[in-house]
Amino acid sequence: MGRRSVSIQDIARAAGVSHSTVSRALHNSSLISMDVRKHIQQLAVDMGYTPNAIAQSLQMRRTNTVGLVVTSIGDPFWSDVVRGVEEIARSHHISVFLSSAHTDPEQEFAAIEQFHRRRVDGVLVADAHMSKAHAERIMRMRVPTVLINCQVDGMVDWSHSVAVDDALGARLAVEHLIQLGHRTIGYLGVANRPLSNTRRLGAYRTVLRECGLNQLPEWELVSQDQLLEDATIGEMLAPRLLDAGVTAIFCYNDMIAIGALLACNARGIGVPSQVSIVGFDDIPAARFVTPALTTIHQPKQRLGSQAMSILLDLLADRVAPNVVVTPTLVERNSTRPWLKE
Amino acid sequence: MGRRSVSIQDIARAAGVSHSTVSRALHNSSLISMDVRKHIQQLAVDMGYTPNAIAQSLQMRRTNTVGLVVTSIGDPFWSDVVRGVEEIARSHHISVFLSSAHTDPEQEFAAIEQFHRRRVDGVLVADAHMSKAHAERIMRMRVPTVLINCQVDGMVDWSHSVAVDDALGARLAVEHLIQLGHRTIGYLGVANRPLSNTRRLGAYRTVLRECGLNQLPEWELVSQDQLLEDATIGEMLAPRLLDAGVTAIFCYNDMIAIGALLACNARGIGVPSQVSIVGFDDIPAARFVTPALTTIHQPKQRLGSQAMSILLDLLADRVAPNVVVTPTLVERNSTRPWLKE
DNA sequence: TGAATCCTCGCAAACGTGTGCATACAGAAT
DNA sequence: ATTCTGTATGCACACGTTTGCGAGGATTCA
Repeated sequence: MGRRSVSIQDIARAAGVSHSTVSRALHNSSLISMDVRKHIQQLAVDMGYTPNAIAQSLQMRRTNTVGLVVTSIGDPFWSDVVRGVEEIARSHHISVFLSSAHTDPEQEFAAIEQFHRRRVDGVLVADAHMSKAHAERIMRMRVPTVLINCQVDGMVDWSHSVAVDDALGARLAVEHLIQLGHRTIGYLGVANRPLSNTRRLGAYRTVLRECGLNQLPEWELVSQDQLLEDATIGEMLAPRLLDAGVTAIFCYNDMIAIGALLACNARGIGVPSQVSIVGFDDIPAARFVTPALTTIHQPKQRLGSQAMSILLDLLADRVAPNVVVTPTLVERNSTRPWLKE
Repeated sequence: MGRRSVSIQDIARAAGVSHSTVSRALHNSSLISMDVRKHIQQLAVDMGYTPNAIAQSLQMRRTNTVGLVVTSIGDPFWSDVVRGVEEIARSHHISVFLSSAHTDPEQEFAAIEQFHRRRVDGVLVADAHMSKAHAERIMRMRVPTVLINCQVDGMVDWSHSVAVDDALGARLAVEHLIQLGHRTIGYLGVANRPLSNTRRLGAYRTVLRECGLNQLPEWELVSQDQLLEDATIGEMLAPRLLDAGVTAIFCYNDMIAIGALLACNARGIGVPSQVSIVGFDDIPAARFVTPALTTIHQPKQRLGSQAMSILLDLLADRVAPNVVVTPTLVERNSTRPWLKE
């Protein structure tokens, strides 16, 4: 029986007019007399009419949807970004498709391709890992794209993007430690976020050099593992850094820092009394661990809303300059002045 | 210039056949000779053809999309559920729309309505707060719906659902505390998750009664606040419970428990030496706080994948019994035997 | 050779909507 | 009475697919 939902045709029949008239009446077109307009609009609600966005999309060649591909939902960092995207999108009556790619370039591309089949008006890619070849094919789709904290170099040329200033963030972290009196500072990073890791590590080295501090290869640890969770990486690698004699550790992100913290707690190494730790991202958990984590704050939700705003500009044929957002230092309890012995 | 992407019409022209033939060839229909089939398929990839899912949806009266409305992305609990949903959906080539409702029934309904306009094949609602009237209107849409950890009573009648066994979870928590020797146990809850809070509180009372333990009104604290974050609620209310003389607190969820933990730490009250705390949910942060939180584990991702599976059954006209998943106790370091003084 | 059968393929309708253009009718102006 | 200017509405096409049905040609069979 009547599974089919009511269409403007049905309303047209009921009102004794053509479907064009109904379409115009529902859009409040001045071409239709006020009486007929009111009558049809009333009829529409009475009959429980819901416009078919699929048919509209086909006709208008515009779906009012965007696709958002993210490495992992579940990751507290990205879920905040998603929130920012969704909020702006919703306020503009555009719906968002969500897909996750697990840092796998293939899955990432497959997701984007799927979005393209659905004729999304634009796509947002978080933490993009795509290859040059994939980027090429995506460009050929001619679908407006904006990258959030992209992980591959040389992408800014062909695509729009918003990203945090990794170098500045790392600088804030390391300078903070130096000002506290630390002279032997280690870095704990990951290789599967190539670009940002390189930038943070680079800034770490730069600042140390600027301050004329000692640098040793064994103070820089970058996990090559692709599968381990960040916390586990931090937990496993922190001891090696401590053995190398550092008094402070700058971690690639908060989860690694938390892992390091756990390792210290387990070994009875006092944080911040014996070693200072600073993270990056300022995820919610950073406030709840003991000691609360000193970290570099990324405005995650703004990252998302900015990206969506840029996409909206693109869709409206407005110019949309790339944006880099500024991170800030958040001092909590995992860092402390280093007293020379 | 050629912004329009290539259609089967274009391929048809290039191949000198009708668009029907192209359509059939691309679907590997045996109605088309093998030669023509191969030729057209080759042509399709050469010309960079991407099927238009919008047009297909309109024709097939099926979009292969589902809508997922959740209270808050960002919430570590729900983001795990989203992950479960997305994973199953993706493996079945169906895309998911994501929207958040912030525990507001109106926004919740608006999101579902938006999904319906887009003619999603089904919707998933997490932590549903909808009113009876809204439920009525949703039912009238005739769109398959499955609820995840629904928060309003009497919904199971008209809708499918998957939920954790709140009563069992609470029982596990309270019995655990009792077995440790605690005799004065408090409950810390929230009113804006009506159903699950009621059930957990109810089970708490039941278990205490079964064990013949003392119950005092001031040992039950349920925050009526609608805006505060859970952690803040825990932080603010825990002291009142301590003042009331409890030696253990069962919290509605982990974030509240973490808040309580923070309050204790701030006041120099030892956990678990002076007071035991147990949470609910087993969010990632529960492992990282000190002391690591004893809690009730909810299989969050499974909650999502189960819900999506049920929805798939519904879409295939298969019978789909509601499922209630079983929570388990995870013992960590925030609980300890109570030694009578 | 004629008819029956099979294999390929095109025609046209349908899904639900938006919109340019023609048309019908009203009243006003000539 | 005729022409003109609006105003209100319908016709028809378009968007890109899928699919029932019919038609044409080749093949087979009697």
